Amino acid sequence: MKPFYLTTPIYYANSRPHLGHLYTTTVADVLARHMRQRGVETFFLTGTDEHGINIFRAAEAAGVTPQTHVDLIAREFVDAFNDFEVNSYDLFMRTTSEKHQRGAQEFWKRIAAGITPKGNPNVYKGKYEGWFCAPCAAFKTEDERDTRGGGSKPRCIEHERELEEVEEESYFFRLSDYQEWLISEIEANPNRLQPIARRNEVTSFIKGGLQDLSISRERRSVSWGIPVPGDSDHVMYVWIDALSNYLTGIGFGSEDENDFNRLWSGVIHLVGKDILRFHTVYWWPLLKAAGIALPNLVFAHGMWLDAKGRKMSKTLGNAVELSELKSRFSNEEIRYFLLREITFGEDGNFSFDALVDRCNAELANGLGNLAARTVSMISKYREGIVPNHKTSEDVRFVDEGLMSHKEFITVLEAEKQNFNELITDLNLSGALEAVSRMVRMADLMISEAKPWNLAKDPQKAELLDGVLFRAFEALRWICVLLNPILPHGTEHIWKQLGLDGAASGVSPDSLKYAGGTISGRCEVGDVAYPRIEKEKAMGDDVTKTANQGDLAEKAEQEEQNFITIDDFLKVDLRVGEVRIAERIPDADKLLRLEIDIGEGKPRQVLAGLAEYYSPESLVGRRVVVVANLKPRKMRGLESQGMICAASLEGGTESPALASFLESVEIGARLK
RNA sequence: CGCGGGGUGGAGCAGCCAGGUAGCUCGUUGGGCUCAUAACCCAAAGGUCGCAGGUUCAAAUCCUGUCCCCGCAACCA
Repeated sequence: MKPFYLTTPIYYANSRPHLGHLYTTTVADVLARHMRQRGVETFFLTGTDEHGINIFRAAEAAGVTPQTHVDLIAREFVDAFNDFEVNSYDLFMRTTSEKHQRGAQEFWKRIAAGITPKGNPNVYKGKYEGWFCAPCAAFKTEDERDTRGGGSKPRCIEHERELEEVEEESYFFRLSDYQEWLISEIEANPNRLQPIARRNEVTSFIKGGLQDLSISRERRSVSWGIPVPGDSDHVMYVWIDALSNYLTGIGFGSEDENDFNRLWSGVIHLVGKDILRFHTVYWWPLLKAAGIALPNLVFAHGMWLDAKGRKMSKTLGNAVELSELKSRFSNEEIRYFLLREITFGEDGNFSFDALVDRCNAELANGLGNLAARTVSMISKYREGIVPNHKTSEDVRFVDEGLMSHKEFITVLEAEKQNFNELITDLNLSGALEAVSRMVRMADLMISEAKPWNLAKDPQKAELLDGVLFRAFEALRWICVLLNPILPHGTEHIWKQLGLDGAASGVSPDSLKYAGGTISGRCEVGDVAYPRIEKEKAMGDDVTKTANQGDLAEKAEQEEQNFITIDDFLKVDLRVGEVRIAERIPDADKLLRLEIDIGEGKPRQVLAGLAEYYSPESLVGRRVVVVANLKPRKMRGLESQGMICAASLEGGTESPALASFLESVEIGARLK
């Protein structure tokens, strides 16, 4: 049997752990536990990506060495994963580790030694063009460049000065030679890339054409990285450095590659949809170039949005803080919700409200309550001794209008089968649904059989035994299946049922009716999953979760709402008259206006009013213009000001231009 | 025609790739039960599966067109 080698992305050691990290790692943790339970050799890898200019600068800003900085962040990730018990990983990989650096260099060497499908060398030296900031002494990545200010050159967001376009030497990977190969690879083996919607996205991206990939930086501009083999003037850029962790983590490039060879045959990469592209378009060709087999599967999961379906962000204030989550809910509640609430692969909305509802319905009212009533009845009616299942009561079940023995087992078997198949396909919510059906079936079976009545009739003793045993057995199966998701609760119930060993020790594949060993007694104890009191869990801010973000936004705004008169006077508001107004070709919203504000020469102002005002209706109007606004280029034209208009945030009404009832002079200042 | 995702009972979602009784959780109404965590069970109300065409014996599902919403990218100053 193939081993199961599961990876999460290595998390960039530049931000603190958040819900997204927790989510991916939770999913991986559950899958790893599940496969181990099934007796499959399993290796679960997670870790941190610790090189690069961003980290170097963050360390600088914090006044520590890069190594100290990444040690700290890596610690935070490890701690967070321990806190939430998503820590069944076999290795926490760090790209600054000696093992990784050596392996990454080996990976580089193998790539550099090979040729592309078109017969060219994989790697060549060329020129990398980037935007360089002299004060930073560094190239700026895309999100560090401010392109809004107009002008042909982007600006450094830190220094607010224009960046220089600078060339430096760089090694390139001849990715362009891999385009056809990659397409045919995906078409030949579509299941390697999931879900389907994401696959289409990636395919269309590839068909748009692939550029060669810059895979190094000069050491003098970025020193915090792994040296390029044989050229100490260069360090590896993120692609080879970070992605190769999946190889080096299991021994690639070490003296003994046996582990690597065995485990790699069963590799599955779990990634967020935002980085799927890197894990196919870059990663697969790199593997091919180094002569390494492609992964069995790259699966892209979706993102958690807030209760209203908006992206979580710090600025919106709607991000879920891990500390807050931790303080309100148990780890198992969180695990269950993360896996159950959304179809794996899709985006989903996160709210405490939904979390409470989901856990109450399925953990407390469902599983927990089933366990409580079953254990209670066996204690009460049979002194805690689990009845013998080997009764010949089958006929009587049917007589009582209950499903036959065989039918009952068939249903259990079918749902177990469903569960195993669905979880293997990474359909986690589907798998949990199957278990929910088992719980419901057991509840229904009990309700129909009415054991509390049977208990009153000595003639029905055998029937009662049968009913109790069915409930017991259904629970035993459920505990085994759910163990990877609920490692504590299922063992807790296991003990209450008086079962031997541990639920984690029973493979879902080997479940047989009446296959458990019982040594103890059924004993009523603490409830496995108490109901969550909504008010309690949410504290004072039940409403906060309902409008998560909005309140935070409001509070923040109110706090910072005051400006001084000096602040206000910085804004130069002038009365102007529109001289010329015209549409801009190909622009839906933008109008080009020329406005006279008494400076002799009218200002060119671009305004997004085309949807609301016809150009003609604006000519001759007196409007209020912000005269000292930093000019900005839009559609190639410079906007030298802004027109004031009133509109409701998110409203559909057209904005109303500020104007005057009295007549005013052009150029008059507002204050 | 910038790229992508999505529109399914009051809310949130599954089903769509491999057409065939529209499913789940929550909520609402009524009933039952008492072993159990105000639990569980039953019943009911509530859906033109965004809209319009097409293919088919049969379409939520496949095809075409169209409208709307959400990301990204922008022309939001």
